[in-house]
Amino acid sequence: MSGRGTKRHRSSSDDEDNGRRPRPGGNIGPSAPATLAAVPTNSAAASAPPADLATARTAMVQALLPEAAPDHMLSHFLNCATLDVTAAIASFRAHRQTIFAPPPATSGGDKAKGNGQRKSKSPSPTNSKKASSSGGVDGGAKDNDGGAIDGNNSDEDKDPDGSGSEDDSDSESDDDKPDHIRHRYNNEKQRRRVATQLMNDVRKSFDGETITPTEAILLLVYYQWDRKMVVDVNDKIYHMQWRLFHRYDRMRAPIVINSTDTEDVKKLKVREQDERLALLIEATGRSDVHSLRHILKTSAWDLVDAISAWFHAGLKPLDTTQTTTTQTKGKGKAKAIAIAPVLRRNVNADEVPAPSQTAWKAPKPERGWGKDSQTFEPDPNDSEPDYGSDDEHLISNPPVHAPVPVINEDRSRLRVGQKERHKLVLQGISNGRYLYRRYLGPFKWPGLNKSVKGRKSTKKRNEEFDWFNKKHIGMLSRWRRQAINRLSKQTKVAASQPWSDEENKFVYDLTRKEVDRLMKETGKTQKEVVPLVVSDDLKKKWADALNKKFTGTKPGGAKDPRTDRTAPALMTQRCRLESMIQDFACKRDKTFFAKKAKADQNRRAAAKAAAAAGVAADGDDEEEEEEEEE
DNA sequence: TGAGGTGTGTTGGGCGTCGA
DNA sequence: TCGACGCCCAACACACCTCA
Repeated sequence: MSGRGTKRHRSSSDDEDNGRRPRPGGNIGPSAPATLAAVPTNSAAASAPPADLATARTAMVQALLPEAAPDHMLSHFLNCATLDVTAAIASFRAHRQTIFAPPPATSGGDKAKGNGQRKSKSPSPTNSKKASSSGGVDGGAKDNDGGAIDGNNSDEDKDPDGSGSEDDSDSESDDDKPDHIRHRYNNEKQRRRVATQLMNDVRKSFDGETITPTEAILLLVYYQWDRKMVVDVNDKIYHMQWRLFHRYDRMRAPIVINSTDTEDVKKLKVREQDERLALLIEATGRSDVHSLRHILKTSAWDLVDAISAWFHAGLKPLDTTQTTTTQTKGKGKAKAIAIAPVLRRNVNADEVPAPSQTAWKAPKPERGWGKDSQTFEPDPNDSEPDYGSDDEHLISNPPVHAPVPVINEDRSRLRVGQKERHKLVLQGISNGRYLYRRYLGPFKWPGLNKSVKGRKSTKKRNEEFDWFNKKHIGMLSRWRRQAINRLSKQTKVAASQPWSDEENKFVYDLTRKEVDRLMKETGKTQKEVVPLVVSDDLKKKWADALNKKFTGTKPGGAKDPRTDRTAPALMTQRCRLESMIQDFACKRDKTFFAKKAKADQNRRAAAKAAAAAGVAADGDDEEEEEEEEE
């Protein structure tokens, strides 16, 4: 998060003109996918090139519509073809062909057309609404093939408030239900449709200004598919772009793992790849992880380009009966290896098939979209907003921490009676592999795929999980928190810091001073002025004083420097100190003291047991004991 | 990797007070 | 009497540690 006046990090996709958009000239930023290098640099075409790149690019855009492409790509192909539009178009289509439909499937009528021209009969996103319900070319084929996260559509799973029911994954009526969109698989049409709705919302709210499909999708990912929030939280279009710039622009840069990289660098790069694959899954909702990984790999892990390609053309599922060629180490020989299918699993741990033969294709985009650009960075004159208040609002929803290789990470609270079955599952990408975790606990799960095996527990799984049971919800919540933290290596809030004696004494003295002041002012005794009624102002003053004294220090030899404590935290601590309770009649925190007593008891019991074991060991093997003591 | 223990911090419902 | 406001505090969420 960088505030106003803070030095902004330059993205790897920045270039000399400060990333302004649209980008004139033909320079290809470092963000251009490495695969572009494969395109021939010379064209045999002899037609006279137009005078300047901008004119040529306009001509190319007109010729290519509706295959809209970002400026930087067009510039690249034009430069390669020495500004010969015809040749550039041919190269561009050839390149698109390799990226979008690798490798060509042997079966059926889905073979990619030679010129790469999309001739999908799919309806436009708006029209697809009708088609999806009436059995149109694309819409008729249910593109999820049972791919809702919930494999169980029984009435029992219908949520009264509709927030947790997971049936038809592409239902138009679900377009305003972020969770429904977010946690379903292969609901690609719905996602594109919601992006189009977002574009229309933006146009209405910002006097006809538009965003690009890629921006819309990434904004929806950022705001967890809540398109209302995108418009509500951002006052200006360039505010959205600043967010995208900071969060996603770096994900255009190629990731190449070199043999000379150190292990740490390699790990870092693999993690970056994991992050991008997880985000591509979040953006597209696709279940066929192997296809998405292949797409990213072929485009040097340019996430932004992959999303753009997905939106405009669709990403064809990999035919896993085929093989792909890979360079073998050292010998320089290409080796054919089979493509292993990797499919995401639903809440019952059943694999969700890839989209069907036609369902993956994107419909023709609606008119009115903005044009893809080389960077999300707005004109620097459009000053960066101060995210302060925004981000405070965002702490709970959506989370402000950086993206991690957890798919659809959802750290929102579980609530008793709120059935959110997607929270039984945790998915992620770790070291390039798809990771699936399913909560089991000590419960019975009828219908759950037998392949899911939990830890051998001594407890019997003879009870079904109850969404209305506070204890059950608590267990699931704890499991999720632990599993997400272990996978993401990131926590939602900072760890709490123990109170040192010095801090406790400081808090005591603050109250002492206030009591003394009141006694002097009113002539009353201490017993008469306590317990104190502490106003919000005074609480804040106390917290400020405490932080002024201790923040950044390590009182009592603490491990980490103290961070600011809040006023409520300070007030809580007053009720957990015996001295405060006795002297100033602070209300005793009964739960805290009960837990503390129990902990002390446990410690004493453990010490006693250890001592007893020591005695027994003494008797059994005195020599061994002596060695340990030494 | 699941789960329990522990200490810290936050939340939201309940309650008292005050002014119209 | 009623609504608005501020304060209190029980409940619980959270991170971290540890063990099996």
